[in-house]
Amino acid sequence: MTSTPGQRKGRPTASRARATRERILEVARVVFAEHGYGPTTNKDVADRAGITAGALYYYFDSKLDMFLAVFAETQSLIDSRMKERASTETTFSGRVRALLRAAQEINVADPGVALFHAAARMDRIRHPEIRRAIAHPPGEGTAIVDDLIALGSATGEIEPGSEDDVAAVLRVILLGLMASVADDHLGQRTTVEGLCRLLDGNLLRPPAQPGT
Amino acid sequence: MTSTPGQRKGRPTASRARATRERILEVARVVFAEHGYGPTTNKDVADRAGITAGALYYYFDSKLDMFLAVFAETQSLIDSRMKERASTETTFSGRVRALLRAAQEINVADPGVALFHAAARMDRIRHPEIRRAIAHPPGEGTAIVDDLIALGSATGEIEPGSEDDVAAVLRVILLGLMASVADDHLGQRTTVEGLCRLLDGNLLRPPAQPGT
Amino acid sequence: MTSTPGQRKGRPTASRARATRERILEVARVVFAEHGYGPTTNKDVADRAGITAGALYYYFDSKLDMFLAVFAETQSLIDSRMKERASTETTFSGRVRALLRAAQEINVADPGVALFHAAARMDRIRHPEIRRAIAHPPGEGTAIVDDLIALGSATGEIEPGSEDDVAAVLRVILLGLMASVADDHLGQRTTVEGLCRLLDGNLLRPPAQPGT
Amino acid sequence: MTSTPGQRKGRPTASRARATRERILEVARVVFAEHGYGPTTNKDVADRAGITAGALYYYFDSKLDMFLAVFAETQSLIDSRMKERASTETTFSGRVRALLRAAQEINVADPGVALFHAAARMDRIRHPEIRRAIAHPPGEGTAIVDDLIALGSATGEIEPGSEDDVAAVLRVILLGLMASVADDHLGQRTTVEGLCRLLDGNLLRPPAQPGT
DNA sequence: AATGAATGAGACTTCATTCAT
DNA sequence: CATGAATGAAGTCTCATTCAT
Repeated sequence: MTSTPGQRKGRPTASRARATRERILEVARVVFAEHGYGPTTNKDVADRAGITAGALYYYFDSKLDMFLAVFAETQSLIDSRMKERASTETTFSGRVRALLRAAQEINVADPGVALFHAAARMDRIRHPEIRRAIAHPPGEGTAIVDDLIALGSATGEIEPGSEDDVAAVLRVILLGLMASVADDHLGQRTTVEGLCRLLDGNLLRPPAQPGT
Repeated sequence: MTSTPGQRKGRPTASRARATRERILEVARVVFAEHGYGPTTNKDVADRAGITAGALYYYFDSKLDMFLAVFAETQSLIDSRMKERASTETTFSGRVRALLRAAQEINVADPGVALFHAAARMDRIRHPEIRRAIAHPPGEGTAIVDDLIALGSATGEIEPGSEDDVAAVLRVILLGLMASVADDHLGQRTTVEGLCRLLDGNLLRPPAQPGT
Repeated sequence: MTSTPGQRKGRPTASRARATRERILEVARVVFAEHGYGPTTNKDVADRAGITAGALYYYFDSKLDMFLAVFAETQSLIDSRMKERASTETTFSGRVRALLRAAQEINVADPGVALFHAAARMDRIRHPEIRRAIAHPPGEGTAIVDDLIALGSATGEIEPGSEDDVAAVLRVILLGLMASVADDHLGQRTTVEGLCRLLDGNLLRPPAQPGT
Repeated sequence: MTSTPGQRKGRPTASRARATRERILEVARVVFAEHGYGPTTNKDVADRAGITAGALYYYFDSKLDMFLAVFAETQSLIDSRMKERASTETTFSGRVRALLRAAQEINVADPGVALFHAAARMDRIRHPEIRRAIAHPPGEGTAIVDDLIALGSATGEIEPGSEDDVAAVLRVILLGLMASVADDHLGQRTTVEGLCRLLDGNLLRPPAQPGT
């Protein structure tokens, strides 16, 4: 079992379930992202996963349970990718840029992830059951932004006293960036490029001083 | 009622109706904003309006119809307020600032409007029926942003060739700003202030040049 | 009812609902009695009441709620009829007889009531939801039997010290009598007659004394 | 396995199966008794038997089949115990007493059996499938009571002409006794004692004759 | 001898919608 | 102008049953 080459590798035989569960999570992410928690029906998900609606209950206790599983998976996926990108940068401006690019990458490479993220934000507001189950919105860019601020203060890129302003600005930009996936998956390159230039202070010029 | 003579008796027919219709639109905005199109029930709206669910059909042909009425009203309200604020400014940077402040004002003064706006964006994606009915997403900041770009080009504040970058950046920022209302109605002042400073290029400092 | 002849009596016009609700309770009693709480479906009840399953929810919040309404009505009907019969008798033996006859009367005249009573006893055991909702099994012959014992002690028909025995015996007999309706509605006359004779001590004769 | 020589190796095939089957019947009796036929799920039974729901189908063709097996076993168990107790008594009154005590014994020693018996009576009424399969309610005290009447007539303890009354009374009492197990397993001793005294005619006294 | 995965029918319940009044 | 009663479709969830392994 360990050596025989050309053999099915280590996975427990007969574990067809694992594959199915993963397939469900995958399609559920897309469907929840598209229609939101409420309007999505179990049948929507089941159909796309190639099973019956009842079979979902073999894997999850309820629709809510399924949603939460997708949520957790998606969140950790985003978090880890963001952290990965951020970790290689040592300046504030470099790290901001890295995060923006990571967000863009996710939007482009895995629109399902980005869309679900945006949709889930709304659903958390709309459905008390979800809010209750998630409690502390883990991540949501909060921790990430906090780290960023700390770094910027250390490198001097953020003036003392401006921390809150910078944090608020970063949050809005990240939010807008991730929400923008819902509109169009185009022009994202341009967007991030423009944001980088803006942050560097060379996107715009001062208005012509009248009288000079 | 106050005895003013010469007042027409029998009061304007359809007057009560108009009032009721407006009350419905008002509460519908709030309820749709909170729960979204799908999860909102006619009864939710009717209860808060002090009528029965059946009575809604005297004013609207369907739930969708009611939603669209709210949408149109809300959209025109936002548009007109934005235009009003923008019209007094003649420089690009002044007008951007005015728009950001207008967005913030709406968020604070009329959270129902802002929330509905954000919610409707999602619902348009989620419900084909809504998308179909709205067709041309009227405005959505598109026309506004286009005007802005034209102005910036004219004043020289936008370098030739950067128009697309600037437009993309502005859209993301506006989007993020309006979406942020869903999270917290706090810190909005700070956010807009920070954004203005960022646009002026004096929110951040360059990283300390190692070796200088 | 008292004067204006030929006129629709006092009932509030347009109260078609009251009639429907009563029809539902009536048929629900029969269906619950026949199939029990669990196996009875809302459609069973609705069909027999001439409405759709969904319409039940206009009258009751849930299946359980409907069951409880039937239960309360049935219980109070039984209680009041029993009390009525018992109230005219002043001796223990007379009152026992009256109760037995009342039980028989119910069994014969309104088998639905008797059957439901028996069925509900089981359902209370089987379904925690029901048990929870009923808490104090109101009546169940308990109060009635207690009153009876008190009377018998007062008249001297029950020997001091035998109260518990008599109470237990009466409970078993009442229970058996009401449960017997499930088997056959026949021979009930005979049953009650026999029970009366037994209580009087002249149903059976002592065994022939061997050696006398 | 213990090396006892001469023991047949390879142990009797189907031995494990027999044990499992018996375990299933045992737990099924309890579960059916508690919840009734309809509400009991195969999983309820399987879980308590330590197997999966699917495995039940190795032993029984269907849920109904399993129920019937439990029914038959339980019925024969009750019948044989009753007959055993009755066979040692030669007078009517002695045999009645023996039967009552046997019923009480079952209630106390094996509440599962008694409860199932009572539950099955209801289920037979409720589920046509069960009624159809059992057809002739074998026993149910009918044969037993008939024998008893014959004996009483022979010993003279039952007056000619009273046979039907006595039979009806006995059936109600036995029914009440077995049904009472559902309520409380307490006070059963008292109940049987009281019934014996009642049958002997010395539980109650005549009402004080007014005027004597 | 038993499991694990899946099905399909049917349950309870909700809700947009209709219509007589 | 509005209610009150009802419908019917659809949604979530449960469960007996099957079958490859």
